[in-house]
Amino acid sequence: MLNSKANSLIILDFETTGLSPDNGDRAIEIGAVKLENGVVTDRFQELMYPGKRVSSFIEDYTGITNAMLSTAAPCHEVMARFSDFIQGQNLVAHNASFDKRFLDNELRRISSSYDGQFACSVLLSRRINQNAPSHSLSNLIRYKGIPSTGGFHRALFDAEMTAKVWTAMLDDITEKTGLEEVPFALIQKLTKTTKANVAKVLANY
DNA sequence: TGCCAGGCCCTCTTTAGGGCCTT
Repeated sequence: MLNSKANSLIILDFETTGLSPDNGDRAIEIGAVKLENGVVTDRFQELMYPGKRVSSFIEDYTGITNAMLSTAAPCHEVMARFSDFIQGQNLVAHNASFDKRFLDNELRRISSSYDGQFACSVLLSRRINQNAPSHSLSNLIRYKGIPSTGGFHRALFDAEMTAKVWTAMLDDITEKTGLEEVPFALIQKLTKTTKANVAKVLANY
């Protein structure tokens, strides 16, 4: 039975060899935090060996080098552990369509799946933070005045930062609706409506 | 050899194009 609350779920982030699993790109790192009633209660972070060398662009972008990956467990081992970690939980990622493609691809390779639904923090931010100049993760952290020390583009760090942006948006929704608990279904509804309709959705929920 | 993502969202739109967001 999935938890129906938007503050009790898994927030995840992949680092990968590139942008498209359809073009042969693979995951090289997974990071995730488990949120329970708005509090991080568990974490998951592992590098994984994708079976090929990563480009110098990816080494520079993520700080994850071929030397680091050469001693990492293969994708199928790490993803089997991660599959266990996410069972029975709804999922959030920043630009979820990207992470969902890689999650689906890696789990399909090990004949595994998951039972949660995905929500996207970029889509929610476009509705909730309509005045934000940008909805990239680093810009939202700055826009919300959230302290951050450390480097973006590592999986666990980005998952932790996404969790902070996520809970800040839930706080905004709580303030606007008076709801004590924001339902996951309301998030899904918000991300599917137009920006102009957000106030009406919040008022009528 | 040459090519190379995909979904969302806005607008000078819908018989389309381009920017954003993720690595």
